[in-house]
Amino acid sequence: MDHTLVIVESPTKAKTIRRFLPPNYEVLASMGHVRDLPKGAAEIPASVKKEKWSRIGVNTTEDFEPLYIVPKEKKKVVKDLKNALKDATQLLLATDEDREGESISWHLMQILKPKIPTKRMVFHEITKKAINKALDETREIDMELVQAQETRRILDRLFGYELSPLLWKKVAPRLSAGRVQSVSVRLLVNKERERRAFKKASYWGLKATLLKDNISFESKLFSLNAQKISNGSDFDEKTGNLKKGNKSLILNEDRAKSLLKTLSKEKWKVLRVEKKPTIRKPVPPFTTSTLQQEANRKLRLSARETMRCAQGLYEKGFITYMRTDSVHLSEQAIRAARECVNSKYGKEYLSSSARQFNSNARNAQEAHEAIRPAGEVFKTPNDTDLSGRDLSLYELIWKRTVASQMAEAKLTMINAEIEVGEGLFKSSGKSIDFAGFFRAYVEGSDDPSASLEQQEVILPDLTQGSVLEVDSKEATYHETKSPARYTEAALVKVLEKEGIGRPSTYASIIGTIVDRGYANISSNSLSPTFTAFAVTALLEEHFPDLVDTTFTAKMESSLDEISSGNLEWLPYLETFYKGKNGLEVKVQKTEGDIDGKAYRQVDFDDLPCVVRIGSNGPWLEGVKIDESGNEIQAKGNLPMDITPGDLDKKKVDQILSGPSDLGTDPKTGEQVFLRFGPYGPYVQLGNTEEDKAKPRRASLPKELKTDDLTLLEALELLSLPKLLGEHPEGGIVEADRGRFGPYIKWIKNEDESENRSLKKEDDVFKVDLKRALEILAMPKLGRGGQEVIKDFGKPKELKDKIQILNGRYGLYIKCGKTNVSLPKDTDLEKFTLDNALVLLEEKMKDKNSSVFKKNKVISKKTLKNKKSKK
DNA sequence: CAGTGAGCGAGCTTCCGCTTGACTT
Repeated sequence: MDHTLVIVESPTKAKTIRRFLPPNYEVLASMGHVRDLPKGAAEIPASVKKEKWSRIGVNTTEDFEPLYIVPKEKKKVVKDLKNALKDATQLLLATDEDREGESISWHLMQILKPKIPTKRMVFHEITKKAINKALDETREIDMELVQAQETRRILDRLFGYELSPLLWKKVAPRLSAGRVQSVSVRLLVNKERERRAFKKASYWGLKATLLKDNISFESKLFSLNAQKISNGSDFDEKTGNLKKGNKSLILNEDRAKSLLKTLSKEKWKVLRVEKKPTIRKPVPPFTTSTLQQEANRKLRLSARETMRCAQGLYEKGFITYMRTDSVHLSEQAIRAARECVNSKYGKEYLSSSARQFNSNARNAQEAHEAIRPAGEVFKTPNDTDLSGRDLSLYELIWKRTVASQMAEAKLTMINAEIEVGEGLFKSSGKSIDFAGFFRAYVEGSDDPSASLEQQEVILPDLTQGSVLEVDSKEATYHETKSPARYTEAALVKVLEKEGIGRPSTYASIIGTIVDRGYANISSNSLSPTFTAFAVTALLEEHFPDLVDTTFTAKMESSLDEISSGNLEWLPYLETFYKGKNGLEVKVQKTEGDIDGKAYRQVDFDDLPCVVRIGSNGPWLEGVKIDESGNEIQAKGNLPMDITPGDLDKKKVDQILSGPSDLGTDPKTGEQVFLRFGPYGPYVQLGNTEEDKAKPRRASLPKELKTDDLTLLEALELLSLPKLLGEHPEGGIVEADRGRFGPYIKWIKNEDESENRSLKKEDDVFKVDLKRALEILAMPKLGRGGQEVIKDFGKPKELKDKIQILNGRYGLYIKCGKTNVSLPKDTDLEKFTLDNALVLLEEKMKDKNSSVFKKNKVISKKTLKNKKSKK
């Protein structure tokens, strides 16, 4: 019996195409990629763990051979596919027709090793016709395309896994760098730099409300004696002065007000009226990027929320696939959209012919259609049982798709010039002669003042020479605004334009840069942190090419050449990674050359301070003037919500001038201060005064943040050390906090005391004498501070004895200077000396020194040689 | 610019792109 197994990427797609295939076809989903490079230590197979390159997962010494593994969450998928393959007589790989899709098919071949006839099949539309055609036109896997994907994968891995460790060493642990995220962070940082460098300009203008035929309209002063009056766009953002060569006239308050008086004596006469017919065309249907942008602008959804919602709509069959970079509509879709226009708005609202769009984004791979209502007939939003967010998003998609097949809007733009003495006023109006697609959909704008596209601005019928009545007039004050921070939508827009990132990743890019502490989201905008400034400075200085916005575009064109057979992948990767200018050497060189301290700080040209990136977050270091007028060193903690853009001279002084007052201690009546010392923030009870005992002080534990510290918390800290009671054997017992965290102190007498750290589960403020005595009664850990669990003694062939110890990181075997952690699932009961020897031997493989006597070492070496020859 | 009470195996972190459940509460 013939039985064909078809593999696609998504289960929803599997379900859909199943309907168009013969009954003896079985369709399963791969759930995306089934193999990848190991993500971290846990995924690296033990057999290669010892290799230097294994951390990267790419053998950089052997032609960049990738190390592929099946990630844990894909094990079941692979098993199911293998099982299904057993009953099949034919395999069809029907993943997407783009670089990643081709690669998925190749990986499936590699891992399933099918013994039956196997073909590659691709389709872009899920219709009976399209699928039949695809079945007739199967082909082989395109290895050049696969090679391009693998090159992309390896390059990204080398980029990320070489640069991130450099940041751990030079800036802070757990930071990350990557082809996409580092450029994104840099975009945010550059915008914030612009905001910092921004100089505000202020100017005045004149505004009048005029009347004719009972229609009032607005008019603004444009020029005076033929000299243009300055407005916002005439100023340079960096200087706050007029742009170079700009000859416009800046009105100040006095001038504006006196001008207003002068003009009130004059006649307001229409000098010229210009009418210009224009048309507006509908925007293309949604891609992932434009959907995220519009949902962010119009529905205030984050990129992630949009995608989660769209995924639901897709799974329920309301829309087509939601991760796409294509604006293409299938014939079926165009027909359905035009039918909607016809029935809902009427024939005259249809565009004269079917409208097809072309992507103008770089790097579009176009494996799917645009995002649109699914099916041959579009369900109108009202005919669905959707509600809330689902309904809003579906409505957005429906309207945008339908509007794309509607007629152009026809408008008339009217510009009127009005002469008033020496002044020239201008008014503009807009009339909509035919609404066309405006009826269904108008794209939102990031600039709220520009979002009135579909609104008319009515002007009365103005004829040259006619005199107008003045209803009111006023002098208006304006100032220029600093450039706005990126919203999620604005960032996604730039990334797409530059070809950085893919539809499946836009939402997670934002997640990554927030997770790594590079940006905060507040009121829908992304503000970069001090860490982002520090990391960007390092990367810009030492790896300028890699954080250039064109890096990805250049990579993409190389990948295109690889997939068309015009470029070889190996030399490409070698140029990137190897040699004098390769990444490997540059990272090593940078690591040796630069002082990390220089990048754990952010300098600001305009501020008398530096911001240092410390383990407790950023803090400020600068100078302040003390009471006697001397400059002294000062430090201050930065509130959590402050970003580089908000830091100005005033704020710096405020932060440095401390001590900040937390309130008054009800017991002593003394003030409690939060201060910043050489070891971090601390609280202090009362003022420092001469001839008086030093005030009581206490460090802030790491988990307490300075900006939301309460008086109560401070007083609790200051209450330490706390007397718990008397020890039965004499002396007293106290609880306190110190360098190593909370501990119990048993003061036996004046010279003698014994201490124990508190256990994790104990609270230093709540611990009582009983518990303290319990902890004190526990034996002090043996020499070396480790608890011996098991002692195997000293085997004959070894120099040292073998022990199992319980340490900070769990159980481990100790033999002389060699230590090996026990695997987590080790059954201690069954663990024998032989097991221990095996583990120790493993550990010794790469080391010169050995627990084994000479002859053993030699035998190890020979074994290793044999292995490397193979 | 505060003040203190030890001593001790490390090993891991990280990239970009494709895709869903699997988990817990």
